[in-house]
Amino acid sequence: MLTIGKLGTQAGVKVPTIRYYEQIGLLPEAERSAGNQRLYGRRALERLAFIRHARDLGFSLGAIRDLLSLSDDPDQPCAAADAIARTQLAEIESRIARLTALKVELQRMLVQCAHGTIADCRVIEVLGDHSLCSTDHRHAESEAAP
Amino acid sequence: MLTIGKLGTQAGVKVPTIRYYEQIGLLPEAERSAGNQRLYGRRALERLAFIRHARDLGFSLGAIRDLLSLSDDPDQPCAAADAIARTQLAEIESRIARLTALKVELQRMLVQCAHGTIADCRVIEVLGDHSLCSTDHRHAESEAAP
DNA sequence: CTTGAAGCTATGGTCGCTAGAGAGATTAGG
DNA sequence: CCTAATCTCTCTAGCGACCATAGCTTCAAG
Repeated sequence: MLTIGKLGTQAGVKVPTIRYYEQIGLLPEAERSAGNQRLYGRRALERLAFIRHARDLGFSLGAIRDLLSLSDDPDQPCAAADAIARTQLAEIESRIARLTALKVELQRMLVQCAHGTIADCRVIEVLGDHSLCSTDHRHAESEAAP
Repeated sequence: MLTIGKLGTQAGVKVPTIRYYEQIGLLPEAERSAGNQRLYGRRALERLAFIRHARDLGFSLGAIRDLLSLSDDPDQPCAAADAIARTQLAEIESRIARLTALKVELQRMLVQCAHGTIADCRVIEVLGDHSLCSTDHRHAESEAAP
């Protein structure tokens, strides 16, 4: 049996995150030791690894919840899991496209920077006046910093 | 003079967002009409457009705060603004790289999905066992869904 | 002068955690 | 066996960057 710390280490998930997952119902309530500490077995480790991996792949916790409920019920058709992954793929592709547009814009700003004073800094100027952008694209809808 | 609604429309920013920006000190406190409504002039519009544009380009509000304080001081050298933009560019490039890795992984998962039942669905299986991933890369650090 | 849209403040919710306080449990070394 | 160090426990609060709602007041058009 693993304590929460060992579990976290093995799955690559921080301890408070595990407790958070339990709190929101992604992980079942753990067994407890005599001294009230959580104890986990192989099943919990696998489930947590699943969650961790899916998070790494960009799935939301909501999508992961869906995937887990599918895998808890393994005789259902696979189409649902496939659809979730497909949606996720489309989302990632669109994010890549938006980020690439932003990258081009930023590069253009930087190339034009003459390293003088703020007064004639292209970075500030371009940010202040959208019409100075290279293309007439509207920038992405809120591809905000993380 | 513009009311907050007109300002929001012209700058492409929602009304509660403008009030939020004022609250966190990104916009100065607005003048008020006799009936206590906010009134804005050209300066405020320009400042808000600057913020909006920088947000579109993925700058955090913290970075925008720095850029704004630079632009309030136009005789300084431009290097600081350049550095902020350069950091932003690096961040975006790293996110693109991570997302591209995730995309490849998801595509691989989908190709392998046998469209049978969950029992032999690769989507679930791959998510449950990282070692089944095509390459041995660790996935990105938390490139979470939006 | 009335009505409906737009404004006001204040509070609370979202997502996916992360941090901290203060107390109790467990383990390793002496 | 005792102590010290390291977990672990619960609970609350906070992050960024907003959005939504409630219950008001103000304003502009007809």
